[in-house]
Amino acid sequence: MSDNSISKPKHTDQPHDLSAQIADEIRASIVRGELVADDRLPSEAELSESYGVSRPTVREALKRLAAQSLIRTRRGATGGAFVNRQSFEDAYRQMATTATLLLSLNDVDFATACEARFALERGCMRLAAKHRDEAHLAIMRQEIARQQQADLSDEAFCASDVAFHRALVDAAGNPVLSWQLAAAVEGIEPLMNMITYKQRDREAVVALHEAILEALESRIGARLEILIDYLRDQTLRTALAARDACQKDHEA
Amino acid sequence: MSDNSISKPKHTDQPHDLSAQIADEIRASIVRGELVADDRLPSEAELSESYGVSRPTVREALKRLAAQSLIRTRRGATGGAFVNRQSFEDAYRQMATTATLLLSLNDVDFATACEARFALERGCMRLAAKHRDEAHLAIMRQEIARQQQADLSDEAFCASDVAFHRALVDAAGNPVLSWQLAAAVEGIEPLMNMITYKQRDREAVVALHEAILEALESRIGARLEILIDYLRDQTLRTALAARDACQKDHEA
DNA sequence: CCTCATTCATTTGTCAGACAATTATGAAAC
DNA sequence: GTTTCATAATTGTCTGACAAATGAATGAGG
Repeated sequence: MSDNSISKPKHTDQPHDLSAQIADEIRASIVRGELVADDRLPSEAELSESYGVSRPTVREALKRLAAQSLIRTRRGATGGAFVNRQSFEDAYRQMATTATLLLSLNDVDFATACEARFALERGCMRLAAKHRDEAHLAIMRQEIARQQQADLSDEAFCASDVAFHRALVDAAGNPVLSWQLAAAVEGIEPLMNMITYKQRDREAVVALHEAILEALESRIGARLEILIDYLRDQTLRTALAARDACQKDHEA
Repeated sequence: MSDNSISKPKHTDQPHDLSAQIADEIRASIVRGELVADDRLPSEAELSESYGVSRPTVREALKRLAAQSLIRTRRGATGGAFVNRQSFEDAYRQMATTATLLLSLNDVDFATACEARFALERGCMRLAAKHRDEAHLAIMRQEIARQQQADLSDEAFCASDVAFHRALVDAAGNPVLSWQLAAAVEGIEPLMNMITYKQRDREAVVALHEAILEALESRIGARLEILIDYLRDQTLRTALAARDACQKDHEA
């Protein structure tokens, strides 16, 4: 990673493909609010005529938009392309795949991803303490119980860990936060799955989870922040140990 | 917003279009690592033959992948479709548009978006205090100076505000954080732009920016967190006031 | 008048074939 | 050796066509 900062989005107005141009125009219409959810776009034939291009070109443009789940299409008499209501599920899925690709295809190491994930989670703790609900506490209790089962596989342990933290973030009562955090956590799950937890590590994690649950119950945001820091350190230590063990395997 | 939590991603394996199926298969190959960055895909003719579909269908599939910036295409003898290195810029752009759409097309109010944005930013402050660099401080100083110009338009003030906060987050030295935060901040920029800042509000914001700069310079993470909270409250107050004024306009 | 099956028009999904535009490569001319 | 030009490969675009799906109009029968 040569540069940590995000460079300004490139503004190369290079003449894209026609299909890309058309997709951009329609996308802009949606963003500007000229086309709202469930609006029907003109038919492909009409679009091809109004843009002065062929139908395949229009179709490529529409497929681009469909790939971003901006529109959906339906066949038939009353069919056509309709503007999608941008659902959190879609956005979440998109972000998760993007995050996964970013972390797997790039030279982002586990420590960096982990640091980011816990930093973001830390930011939610005050809100979680404020808005937490009995439902969230129940989920977290349940997941802790699961994590205490000795015969749990590493994948199942990780999955339960994800569920626990999702509930923790959901407790903040802010869908935007849930969305971003869920995607971030999901994104590094493949990396987390590669960790083999020793029994002692699991016990440490569960103990922290219990402390987090208690602090959340008592609505002590400051303590939650500290506990998240502990958990981050614990996770990093475990990951480093796992990596060292893996390297030793390679040497042997 | 009926439900704050993100429901599990739907797993409907309904028989999509052919182009969607093909796109999914190629995408899976990329995610699995069978195709790595800068690998060249078979030509459209070869793909259409191997999948047993026509070239337009293959092209629609490729356009879908291009829309997610998973591939790029080049014409000519050595042209073709190449797997993109998933860059932070692309991911950032994608997230920004997704965030914008989510906030504009859905019933996420400004307060929720704002709360999320500042909560995430708050999570970065400890790291920023630790890793901050003279370069970041310089950018922030420069933006503060710009924000003090009385004849600045509201848009320009907002843009400078975004640049300031981007530098602040970049100071954490974690590209994943920069990526997520930049997208979040960018996503609510359209909403921020609708705010008309009174002179007094601007002065309050700039004063907080100065305090943030000072705390960052002194590497006092705890103080940064408090200041971010202040800034959040200030922003919310301004936004509410602006909304009330707007409503009063409507009534008149 | 109501109900149900049928037909029909509309629209997307897919295909085949063609030509234009672009780009590297290699051969030919100088 | 250098330049120029033809060539092949590949994506970009167009035309026209047919298949499949789907709601709406239509008409028969009750």
